[in-house]
Amino acid sequence: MSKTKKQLVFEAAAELFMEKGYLAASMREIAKKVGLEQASSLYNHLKSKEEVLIKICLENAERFINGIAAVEQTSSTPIEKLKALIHLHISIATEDRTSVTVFNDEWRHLSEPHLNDFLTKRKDYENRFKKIIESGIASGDFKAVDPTIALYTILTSIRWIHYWYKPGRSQSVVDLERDVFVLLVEGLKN
Amino acid sequence: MSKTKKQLVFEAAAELFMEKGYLAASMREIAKKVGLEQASSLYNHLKSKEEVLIKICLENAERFINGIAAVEQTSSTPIEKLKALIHLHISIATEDRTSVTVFNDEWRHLSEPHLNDFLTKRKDYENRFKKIIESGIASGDFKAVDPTIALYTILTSIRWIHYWYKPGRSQSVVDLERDVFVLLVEGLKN
DNA sequence: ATTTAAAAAACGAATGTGCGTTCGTATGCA
DNA sequence: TGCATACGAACGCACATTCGTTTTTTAAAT
Repeated sequence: MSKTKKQLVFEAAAELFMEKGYLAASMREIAKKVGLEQASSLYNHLKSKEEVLIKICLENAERFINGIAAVEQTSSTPIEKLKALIHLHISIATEDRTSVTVFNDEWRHLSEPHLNDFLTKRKDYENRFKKIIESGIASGDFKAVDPTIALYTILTSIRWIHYWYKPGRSQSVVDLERDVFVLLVEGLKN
Repeated sequence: MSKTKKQLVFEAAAELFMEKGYLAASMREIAKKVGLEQASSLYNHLKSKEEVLIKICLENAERFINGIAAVEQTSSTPIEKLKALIHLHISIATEDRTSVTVFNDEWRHLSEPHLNDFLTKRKDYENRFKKIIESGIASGDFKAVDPTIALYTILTSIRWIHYWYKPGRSQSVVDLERDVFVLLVEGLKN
């Protein structure tokens, strides 16, 4: 089953959003990228430019929330849970680079009520991530650092991967993950 | 010595660039922010919108390069040098929030030749930072991780601070720095 | 297979808007 | 008087989007 034109259009838009930023990417450029002469032709496949941004941001938010829900339901140690979350971030960042870039950097151009939706979901994710760190501190597995500082340091430190990673190198992802575990988990361990 | 109107204009522009992004911040909004009715009045104080972006990006690049040059000239251990660099990033991020945000996120809207200037300087900084990590690995002070992975993980992990930090809390910066040292340096130590 | 009707997709012109910037003029301070 | 600053109108441009029309594709009927 090959991709529909609609899928192609959405993917081209995501790529251009990643390369130039949401505002700098014009409908005319997106059209050219999928072989259309006129930007107006795009409107047979999408409702608006923002529709694409909304889809990317909300789909990725769901992905992260589903991921952390799965982690929460295991009976692993806090260390294992943290590793699973880092793995989640690295997986998503390497499997769907363009979407993650847009999700990370362009959400601020969402209009209401989508912006509020997005920020609520992200806050929820952060809170649940922080709870896992706090449980590790409480159990003595982790050092007694400020959980918020640990949370954002870890979350942010993974945000360079989608920028650095080039597709088609599955082995290097394993090496990458091993080193990131060393850097981020060993530092936190007691 | 109070601030000149030009300084006020540049600062207001930087703040708006931080809040909304460079492209979304309009000259008309900047004018309003400094009490001018007309955007055209701004042009008595600046040459163009991009002039402000160029100034912010290049000044900050210089700041980081001067900072790492000072660290290189000491005879400290790699561990001490790494701590000094993290301190440098945290200092700049807390002392000049708006500039660092723009420097981090908006440089891509520079036009040539400024974009090339900027990227060259940044690459130089990264290479020198990486050398320090490599020397720590060679001396056995650091674990034998991939230096590039360590570099970007550390560099990126500090990029949430300007977003989180609110001015007027000098004590918390000390605590912040202590916890960031634990997370990033301890993980790398052998 | 060929024809035919409907649906989907592409076109091209046009609309309205907001943008950065220029210019001539007016104001106010030294 | 002269200089820096502010004003307000105007310019040209690129943008997202709309609309009516034409072309292409699809699927059913002959």
